[in-house]
Amino acid sequence: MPELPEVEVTRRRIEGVLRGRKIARLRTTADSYFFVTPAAKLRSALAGRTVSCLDRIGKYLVASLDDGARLLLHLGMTGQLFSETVQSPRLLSATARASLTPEAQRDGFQPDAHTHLRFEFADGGPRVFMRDVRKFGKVIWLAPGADHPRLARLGPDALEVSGEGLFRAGRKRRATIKALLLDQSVLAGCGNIYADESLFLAGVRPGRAAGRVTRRECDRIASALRGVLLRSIESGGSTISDYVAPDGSDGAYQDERRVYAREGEPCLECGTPVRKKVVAQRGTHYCPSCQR
DNA sequence: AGACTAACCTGAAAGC
DNA sequence: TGCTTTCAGGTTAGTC
Repeated sequence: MPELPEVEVTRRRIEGVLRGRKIARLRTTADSYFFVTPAAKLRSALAGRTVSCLDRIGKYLVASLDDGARLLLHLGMTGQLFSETVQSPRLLSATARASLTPEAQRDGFQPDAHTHLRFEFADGGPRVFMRDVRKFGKVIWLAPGADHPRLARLGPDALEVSGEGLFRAGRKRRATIKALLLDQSVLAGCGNIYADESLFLAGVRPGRAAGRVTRRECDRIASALRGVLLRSIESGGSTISDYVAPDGSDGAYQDERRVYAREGEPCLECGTPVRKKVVAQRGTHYCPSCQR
């Protein structure tokens, strides 16, 4: 599931393909939950525009256009943004991959029915695609100067998280520390995997009431979170943006997971079996011995 | 206001 | 074998 590191790695890969290029035409699938801005509006608004830069705000990618408008892309759970020059057959499910010719399996991706955006450029060069099987992702066009509540709500970037900020946000909360980390208005970019991983590294149980987590523990959580996010961005440079399996079992960061999707396996610190339970309406993994 | 739930969507995996 | 159920989770709207 794309969280901050996956979105950031995607941004770094795609920015160079988008910047300075004039969009000749955008092809889309039919209107759906995915299109916050209706597909027809999107097609007309983007035709002829040039992308000036691609930024990241929390888990949103923000493309700035030469007319001052912006395009927000959210990858949701299964969203993928890629270009013809960044290909990988691993983008496909095992079933879909098996249906490809050996050549296609080796050489890369073929757009399919789940490819909701296809950017074609005036230079005739590599196209850019956005694919999202489950359509939890979002595409939003913002008129010049326009804001959007989705952006306005976001808290500080998770890479900038401070123990003090976490502690303050948690003071008046009865909900869990895990819920606090997942709250995008508290910090933008943290998702389920990195919430679990950082709480493990900080030695704090996900189910603890946020209001009862000490300042010292908040410092540890903030430090651990920054660490895992940065480390994941580094390791994600190779493969993680190509594909992240729904269970998080694939992608470069898998080798560094301490607790996520390791239920029943021994804790790497103490050997106690990793436990899984639902916290904050999410599958949550922790070591009952190392985390207090 | 904070906290919880349902809904959105599809495919893989588990259950029968 | 094949059909059915469960599960995965980012975000928001609605409700208490």
